[in-house]
Amino acid sequence: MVIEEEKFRGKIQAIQDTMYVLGGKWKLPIILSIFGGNKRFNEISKSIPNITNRVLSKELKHLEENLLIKRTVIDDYPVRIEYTVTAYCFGIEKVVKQMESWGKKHREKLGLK
Amino acid sequence: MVIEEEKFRGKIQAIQDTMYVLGGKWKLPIILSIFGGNKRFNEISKSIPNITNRVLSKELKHLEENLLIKRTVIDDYPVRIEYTVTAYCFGIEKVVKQMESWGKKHREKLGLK
DNA sequence: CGGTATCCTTGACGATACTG
DNA sequence: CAGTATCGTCAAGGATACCG
Repeated sequence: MVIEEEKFRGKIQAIQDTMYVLGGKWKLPIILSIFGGNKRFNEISKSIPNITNRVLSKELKHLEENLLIKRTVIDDYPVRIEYTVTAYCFGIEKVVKQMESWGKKHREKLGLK
Repeated sequence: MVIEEEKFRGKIQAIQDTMYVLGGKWKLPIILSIFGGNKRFNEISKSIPNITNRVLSKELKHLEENLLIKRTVIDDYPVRIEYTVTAYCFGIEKVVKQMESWGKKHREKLGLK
């Protein structure tokens, strides 16, 4: 059926969009870190095991471009930079919860075998 | 706090596990296609825009190794191969729904600007 | 029909050093 | 402190052709 096919194509596109914005190894961990209260570059960096500055820097830019986080320059002495999650970012909460939940189950499953 | 940190590390690990199994451009679309009733290699291939045989072949193997789909050889004339989702695969339903839902919202958001 | 083989490009990710 | 520069590796993904 044509209508069914269109629906299916829509689903695929939606999921591929999500994967583009949130996919990869680091984007969600970074968001979680900022969400958890880390604001400064080095704070975030230290909170996430094994991430390098280079990768963190690139991912922060990607997330900023996609409106999930905000970068603020605070004109103090010395100047500070703060990263915060945007209101829009709260929308991903459910996605994250489901992914976390499934990931845990999957690890258990593999562990039991 | 140490306990808080451990929780956070656990979350990160769970999400990275999920990303490893379901991440990338094609794995979820392929599962959706099989879930939607496509069983044969070429059926699946045609149902997903722009996927190549090579990529489909690799992804099917990855999904089979991770117990999400099952490959069955049907000893008919000629021999047929059928792919089906496993019971375990049903567990990802919620993840998929949330990703689909968020992806649609995100596309709208970008479209409206 | 259900893939492989071959070749290629791109991007993700990493290590290390350095800088205003 | 908040990155950038440089260099390198590996995997994802793509194009095209071919095969039993």
